[in-house]
Amino acid sequence: MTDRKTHSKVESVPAPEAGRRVLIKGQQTKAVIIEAALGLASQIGLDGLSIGAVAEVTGMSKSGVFAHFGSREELQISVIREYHDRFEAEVFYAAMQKPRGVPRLQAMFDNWMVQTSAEIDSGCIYISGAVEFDDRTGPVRDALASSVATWQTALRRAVELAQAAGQLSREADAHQIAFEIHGLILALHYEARFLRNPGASELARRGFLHILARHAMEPTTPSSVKTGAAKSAKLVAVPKPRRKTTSD
Amino acid sequence: MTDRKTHSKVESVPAPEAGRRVLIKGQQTKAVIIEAALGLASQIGLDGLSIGAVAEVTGMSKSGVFAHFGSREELQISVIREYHDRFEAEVFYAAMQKPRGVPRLQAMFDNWMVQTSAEIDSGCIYISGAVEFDDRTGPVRDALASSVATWQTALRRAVELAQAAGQLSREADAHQIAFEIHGLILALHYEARFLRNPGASELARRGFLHILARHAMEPTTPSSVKTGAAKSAKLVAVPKPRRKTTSD
DNA sequence: TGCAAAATAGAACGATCGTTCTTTTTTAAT
DNA sequence: ATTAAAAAAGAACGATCGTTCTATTTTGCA
Repeated sequence: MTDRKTHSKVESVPAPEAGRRVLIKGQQTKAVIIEAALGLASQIGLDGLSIGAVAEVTGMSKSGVFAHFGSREELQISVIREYHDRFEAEVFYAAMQKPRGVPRLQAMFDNWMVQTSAEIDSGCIYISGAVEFDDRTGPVRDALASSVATWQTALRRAVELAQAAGQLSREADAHQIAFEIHGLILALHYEARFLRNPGASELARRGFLHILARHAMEPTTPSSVKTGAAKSAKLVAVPKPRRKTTSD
Repeated sequence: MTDRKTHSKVESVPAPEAGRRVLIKGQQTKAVIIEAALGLASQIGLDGLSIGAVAEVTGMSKSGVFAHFGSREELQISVIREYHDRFEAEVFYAAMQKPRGVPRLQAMFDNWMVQTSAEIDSGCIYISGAVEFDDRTGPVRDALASSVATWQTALRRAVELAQAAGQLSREADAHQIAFEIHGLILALHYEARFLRNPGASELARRGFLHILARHAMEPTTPSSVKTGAAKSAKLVAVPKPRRKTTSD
């Protein structure tokens, strides 16, 4: 979640003191276009995103929209970058304010749920895009895959930090845990958005608690790391929550 | 997995003895078309399925293909029905030959993994279609959703049978277990097909074992149903088998 | 205020799409 | 073999797409 140098914001405001002041209007409307395009892509998918539709939403002409990007692919990539930045801010950075370990991991999952599909409108382009660009090659797919990979790495790292803190057992592979968490999000997206099952959020939440419970350990006090290997949870609320003991 | 009366095969062969023998050629090429269309839809999605592409693959003319269905929507629905039938045969019926309980549930999961995305080419239209028809209405979406719902019911029922047999704890909701299994399949599809991660199958397999282990009980011998509530598994292989003290 | 550059609009292109209509070929029962 | 029906082909339609090219408007600094 940190390799953002490729498309940093240098482009947007080229430093007012840097000699020739560049026109700024273009960047403004470009941001408006991307905003509208992201909204459209969240509904109909990156693949269904058409320049004509973006033009209609923004009240511009097709060629006016087009001129800002030079190709539809570039528009799609800009949308992916915008989604990446928002996802990073609202899911990753927001969770980074929690203390590392299970609380941060829990925050990541909660934020992810909200961002992804718990809300009625606007799906997740990491999910729809994955299906749409399954068997294609090219820069759009690459941008999507690299963005997803960045987030997956961050999530896996959060798991590892929870292990390092002694809050999750070291026996399980962080890849495995991250995979299962990802599955819960995907199932949530599927059930909530396609099947319109309003109970999906609760199912996902419980699934997450199951994962935590399976690997739960005593909170660290670094001496006890070796000892209590598999005493099962006290740190973590257990599913079917008769009595809650919220996770740390 | 049993409400197949709507589109039964009565149409294909109208019983040779039923008076006027109807021409049969049309049904043959229709089957060829659907076969080709299913192959295409598995790659590029139901939404991307075009009559022109089907015509090219089958060596027919666009209008020749079109005449068999009357609309693209009807072609899409025919593809969904074909996929439903194959899925039913290769995932559901194949597993029904195993004894009910965990063995059958395990067989369902294994078959599902193979059918869905473990193989390189051809994705699962239950997954891609869900994304494509997220926020649409109409007969295609309905056909897709009802087909998926049928399978989900069958899966949930398999879980319930395993509970009734005393092989899985009755404490967990079958919906919850089915949801988590579905998540594993979705994560497998995502990782294997989009991210091209060859280790995804193993991750999904282990995730399934984790679910089984969490609810595992002694195999039934119907008298012991009441007694051994949480003695952990012997029926089920446990992942990372150092010493696991399966949760619960 | 003037003026070059940037931003936007407008029209048109080739391509592809689903669909309709007409014509030709093939089928299968008499 | 005849023949009517079914199957398939062929051409054309309107619509939409991404893109290109050319005008027009707007911007921001001199």
